[in-house]
Parts: sequence; C-alpha cells; structure tokens
Amino acid sequence: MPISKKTTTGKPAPARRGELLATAADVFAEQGYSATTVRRIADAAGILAGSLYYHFDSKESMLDEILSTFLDELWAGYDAVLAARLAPRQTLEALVTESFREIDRHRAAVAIYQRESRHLVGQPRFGYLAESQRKFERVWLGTLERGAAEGAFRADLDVRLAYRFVRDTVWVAASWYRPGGAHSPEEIARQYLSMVLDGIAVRA
Amino acid sequence: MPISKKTTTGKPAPARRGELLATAADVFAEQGYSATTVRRIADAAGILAGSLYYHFDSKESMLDEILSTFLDELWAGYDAVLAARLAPRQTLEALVTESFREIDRHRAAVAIYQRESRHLVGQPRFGYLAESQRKFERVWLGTLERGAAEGAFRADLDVRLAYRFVRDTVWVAASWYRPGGAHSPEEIARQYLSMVLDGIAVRA
Amino acid sequence: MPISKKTTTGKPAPARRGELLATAADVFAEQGYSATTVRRIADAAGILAGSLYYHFDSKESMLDEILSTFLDELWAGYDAVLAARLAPRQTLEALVTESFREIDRHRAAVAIYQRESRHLVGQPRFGYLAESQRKFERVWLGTLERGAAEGAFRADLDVRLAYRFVRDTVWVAASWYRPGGAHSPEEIARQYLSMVLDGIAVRA
Amino acid sequence: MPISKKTTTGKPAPARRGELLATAADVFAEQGYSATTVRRIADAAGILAGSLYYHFDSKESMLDEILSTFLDELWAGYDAVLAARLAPRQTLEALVTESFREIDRHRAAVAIYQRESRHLVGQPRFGYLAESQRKFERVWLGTLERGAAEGAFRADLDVRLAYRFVRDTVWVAASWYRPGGAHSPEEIARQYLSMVLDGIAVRA
DNA sequence: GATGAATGAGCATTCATTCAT
DNA sequence: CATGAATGAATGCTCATTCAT
Repeated sequence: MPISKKTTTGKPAPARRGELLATAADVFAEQGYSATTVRRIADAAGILAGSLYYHFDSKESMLDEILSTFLDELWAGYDAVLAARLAPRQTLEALVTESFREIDRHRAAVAIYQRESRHLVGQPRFGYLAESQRKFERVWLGTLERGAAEGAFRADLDVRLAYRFVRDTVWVAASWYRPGGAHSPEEIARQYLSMVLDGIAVRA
Repeated sequence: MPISKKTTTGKPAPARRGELLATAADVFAEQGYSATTVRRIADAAGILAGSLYYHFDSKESMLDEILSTFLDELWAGYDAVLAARLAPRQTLEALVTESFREIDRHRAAVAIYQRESRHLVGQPRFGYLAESQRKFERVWLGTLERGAAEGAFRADLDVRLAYRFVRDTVWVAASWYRPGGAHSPEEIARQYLSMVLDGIAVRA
Repeated sequence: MPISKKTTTGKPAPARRGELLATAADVFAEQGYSATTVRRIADAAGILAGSLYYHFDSKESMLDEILSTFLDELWAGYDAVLAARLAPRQTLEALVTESFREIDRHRAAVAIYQRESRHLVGQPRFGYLAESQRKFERVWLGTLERGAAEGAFRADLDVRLAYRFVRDTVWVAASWYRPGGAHSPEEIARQYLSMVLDGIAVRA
Repeated sequence: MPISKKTTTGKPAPARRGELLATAADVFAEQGYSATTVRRIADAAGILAGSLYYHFDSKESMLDEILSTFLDELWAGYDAVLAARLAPRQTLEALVTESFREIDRHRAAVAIYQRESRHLVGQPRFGYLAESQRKFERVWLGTLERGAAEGAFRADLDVRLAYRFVRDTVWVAASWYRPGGAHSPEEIARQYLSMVLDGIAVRA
C-alpha cells in the first residue's frame, strides 16, 4: 500500500510522462523548486512550456509525483528490510545500505526532498511527507533505541541526537553523490557504516 | 585577511542595517532565497518593500552580505583554531566545536549557505563562496590526512569520503538546531565528536 | 509683463535657487525630463534628493521655472526688437540674431523646450507654453507674410512651410551649440541668415 | 550591407510583431521613450502588458528594433542615391527628397531618433547609431564640400555650419509632418530645396 | 501531442515626495 | 538648510497557466 494517494492520472502515454518527470526532477534538484521555471523544464525536454500542461496539471503536481514516487519506492525497500526482523545492528546496516541504493536510483528526488520537504510538510497536498517523516523516525529511532537497550549500541548517547546524526549523515550524501562514480552504493554504505558504527579514530 | 571583499562599508555602520539583515536571513532560511519575496522581508521588518532599497541595492545584495559576514566570522574562528597548531585529533575537535558555535550564532546564515551555495558558486558575485569552499576542504581534508598519517585516525578509510561524512554531518545540524534549546553548542559538539570519533556501536 | 505667472516663491535665498535651477536644466537637457531623476539633480548639486524639496515644490516646478524664466527673457528680447518697428527683412535678421543670443544664454532651457514642449502644452500648468507658441507664430509668420507682401521675401513659397523652415532651422541649433565654442552667437546668426535669405547654391 | 546587426530574425517573421512595433513607435514618438510605459503600448495594442514580452525581450529591444529597421531602410535609400554618382547639387536634391520620403514612411521612427539618439549613442547596444551618424556626416558633408569645390555651392560659407543647417532643417520636419496631409513628401522636398538652395529673400 | 499567443497575478525595483531631527 | 529614513504608487518584467488551432 503506497504512502501517497496519487499513482497515475487517467492520461494515456505513461512512458513520456516518466521521461518528463525525470527531466523535471533533475532541474528541480539543480536549481531548487521555486527557482525552476516551467520553461526551463520544457527547454530541457525539448518542448514548449505550454505543452507540459498536456501531461501535468501544474508545476506543483510534477513535484508531488516526483516525491511520492520516490517515497513509495523507498518504503517498499524499507518495509522489505523490516519484514526480515533482523537484530538492531543488522537492521541499521540494512537500512543504511537500502538508503544508499535509493540515493543511487533517485538521486534527484532525494536532493529535492532534502531541500524542499521542510516547507512542504505544511501544505495539505503534501501531507504524506509528514506521515512519511513520522514513520521514518519511528523506524530509525526505534532501531537505535532497541539496539541501545539490547547492548548493541552505546547507551551513553542522547538517542535523539544519534538519530539525527545517522539520518543526516546518510541522506546528505545525495548532495554530492553522482551515479556511476568511483563507488557503488553498497561500497559507500559499507564505509559509512564503518564510520558510524566504529568511528574514525584509531582505538586506544 | 577576510575571505569576502566587503567587510565594512565606509558608512558609520548603522544598526538598522544589521537588524534588517537578521530579519532577511531568518526569512531566507525559513522559505528559501528564491521563494522569499522582498515584501515578506519588509513585512517582517515592519516597513514597506520599497524602503528596503534605501539600505540595500537588491535582494541579492542582502543575501551576499549575509553570507559574506557569516563566512568572515567563520574564518576568523577557524583561523584562530589553526593558529594554535594542535595535533590532528585536537584540531578536529576544535574545528567541530567552533563549527557548532558558528551554527549557534549564525543559524540562519548557515542554513541559507547549505541550501543555496551550490547554485550560487557559479555567479561571479559569489566567487568568494568557491574560494571559501577550497580553503575549507584544504583545512578539513588536510587535518584528516595528517591524522591518518600520524596514526590518530583510521588509515583504512577513504579519506575524501570521511571528509564529506564529517563535513556534512556537522553543518546539516543547522537545519534542526534551535538556539536556546536543550543542548548548548559545546554539548552537541561533544556528543557529535564522540560519535564521529568512536562510533555508535558498542565495542566488541 | 512676463508671459508666465510664476516669478519667485515666497522662499528666502534666491541665489542658491538659481544655481540649483541651472544644474537641473543641464541635467534635463542632457537626459530628458522624464529620464532625469531628482536624485541625479541632487547629486550634481552635491546635496541629497530630499533636500531639493526645501527649495522647490516638485520636479515639475523646477521644469516650470526653467521654462518660464527662459520664455520671459526671450520675449523681453523679442519685444525690444518688435518695438523698433523695422522693415520685414531687418526684423527677421534681428529676430534670428536675438534667438541665437538666447540660445547662447539659455542653451539648456532651449534644448528642454524643444524636447518637451510638445507634450507639456496640454497641461494646464504649462498653459503659457501654448500662449507663447501662438505669439511666436504671430510674430514670425507675420513678419514673413509682411515681407512677402512688400516684396522682400519670395512670394512663390508656401509661407507656413517657410515659417516652419526658419523656425526649426534656428532653434534646432541649440542641440549642437556649445557656448564658448568657435563661433559667437552673432557670427552664427550671420551665417544662418545668409543661408536662409540667399541659399547655399551659387547663383546662376 | 545593413548598418544594424539584426535585419531579419530566423523566425517566420510574424506580422503581429510588425504591428506591435508600429504601435510602440507611435507611442514612443508621442510621449517620448522614457515617459512611455509598457502598459500604454499594450493598451494601444489591445493586449496586456506582460503579453508584449512574448514578442520582445524588453522595452529597450522594441526601441532598438524600431530604430535599426528605420536606419536600414534609410541607408538602402541613400545608397541607391549615391550609387547614381550624380553631381553634387543633384545628389543633394536626391538626398533631401529621399529623406522626406523616409519621414513619410517612418515618421514615428524619425521623431524617436531625433529625440532619443543623443543619449542612446553612448550605450553599446545602440552603437550602430554612432556608426550611422558618422556615415551620415561623411555623405552629406562630402557632398557639400564637393559642391563647394566644383562651384555648385557657395564657397564663402562655413561648410560644417551649412551641413548642420541642412541636416537639422530636413529631419526636424518629422516633428510636424503628418502623412496624408496637404503636401506630399516630394512637394515638401521641392519647397525645402528651393529655400535651402536659393534662400527666401528676393534677389536684389 | 504540441504550438503560439495570450492572461493575470505577482515580483523586484525605482522614484518623487514627506518629514522628524 | 540639509540629512536619513521612510512612503506609496507605479514600472518593467516574469511566470505559471490557459486555450484555440
């Protein structure tokens, strides 16, 4: 069951739609949503601005579809991880790895999410963002708390601070990550997990 | 030597200017630069939109002054840290602590910097952002490299990845940090350093 | 009796007023009235824009005073010529010479008049422009008609066309004339009169 | 070879563009460029102000296109005259006649040119105005000098003064000329030439 | 599916003007 | 006399959106 209501509108051709959304996502990610003009998206797609309105209701609906599609896939991945009911440390490792895979697949959407979600959550249309954030916090914070209680994670840390630390640490990577670069998502995940779990200092 | 050209104007530095900049910074941080209208800033300042132009040349020049003022102060702090010529680990600790202090003092500016610097660096007017970024990388990456060479930091990590990890981890905190909250900047720095240096996992 | 109502307002210092008007006239002449900002005039005068309003009611009142002062002096000169009741050809010569003297003394005002009078005549405040134009036409056209009737000027010409020809020919000189140049106003008048009266062609 | 860079755009040259330019030219000529608001042009064209920007980049680009189109046609006419390699007097007659024809066809553009060119020449965008002025002077002054040398024109006149006299005399006519009036351009040219060449005085 | 032309609301900015100091 | 700070109306321009073709 997808976290967002909107999947596809009644319109015909679904292939072109996806291409246009990918183009829009790239431009949104590069320039920011409100600094992006509909005309720039159209330019990048090789059509005129007005023509976009055959495919989409509005600029906002493109943003909506980009974000909801991403979140649907993200949660499909997370839910699969959670369904495995692993131990806290293994859950954390799996969540981090899954997150870097999502960054790999939805880099633009992740970047947009990072930049815009704060002031979108307020709008009714983007209510699913708030819902997703709550669920997100429940999953990650819960995993950390369970791990601290079971002795897998340090108990001397402020767990909310640790939550923010892990969360930001992972997702901010979308701002510099370029698919097809030197590191695979799994490789990056391994290194990040190593740092997050064991630190960068040499043990005394 | 300040990283930005404009440090002090010839004018007797009216207090009003500073107030207006603080107001503008808050609004920019909350809504994003391009989604912020000059009217909103004026509203928040209790004057009319046109009146802002008595004090500033343009919306962009407000952004410019906010960012350059922040960077000047940031580098004053960093330079003081570097002048002490501490060992790598102590340098890292001092830089992280100084960074959280800057977030405490310039929360809005830091948030704006995070959000907007990517697409600002290209513009000639904001050339000092690129300069600052280069200097920033030199300082942090250099500290990590020196630490790895001297045995303070793990040598098995990709140092560039570790650099990004530490860098983002610290600055992204500006997005949730609220001055006057439960934790002082120094307390947050201590916890972050503990996680970054030693990890969140319990040692086997 | 001056052609315009306004001579001086009740305000005190008359010397500074004159300087400011001269400055304003220069700027108006160079940039055009509506393209001239009050601030530019103030800059040129070495004061702040708001300070001009101690001396003048408005930008328009400066224009008004510049034009009316000029027209008052012009008509003083013309009236003296007409009072001599010379023959048509001598009247024409005297009017042309007097006109070049006015251009010499009021270059800026003449240039402004040329550029702006067309769309000012409509406004009630500048009603004296229309009055002056009527009087002007009466004087010049009358002189030409009298001259044609008395055999001093060619009778085969359209006298209205000839009027426009002489009028424009003389006044447009204000657009290139620079006081203190190679030619005195009297010298220019002599050459212009020679061309207007005898033409530039060598007689067959 | 046209004096201005932009002669025809790659576009299929929509007729609408020409209509809008004609409207804009009329308004510019009537009110002056800087006193003309874009809204007024739009009103005169029966559309909204913003809609003009579908056709033109800016108010300035309309002015640019009006002036460059006019100058291109003017020089086409002048070049045809010069190609005939007539004697100086016949060249002068042909140039004057051609000028009045241009005034007839481009009345608004000529009026705008007269009013605005002085402070436009400085701007790089309108560099072609300076170029045109130089070429203009070369043609007219050269014709007068050749005529004076060959005995067609009086040699006792200051030739630069005569040049300005003829030049201004002709073009200023655009300020009162109304197409479709009592006189055809050729008729006006004939009378003007009669005055310029032979003067208005009856020969002794 | 796409274009060309337009709309209408809103935006950054300008500018003449005011006024307490 | 002049300044510094503000007003408020207007200006050139942008942009998401619409729609007949």
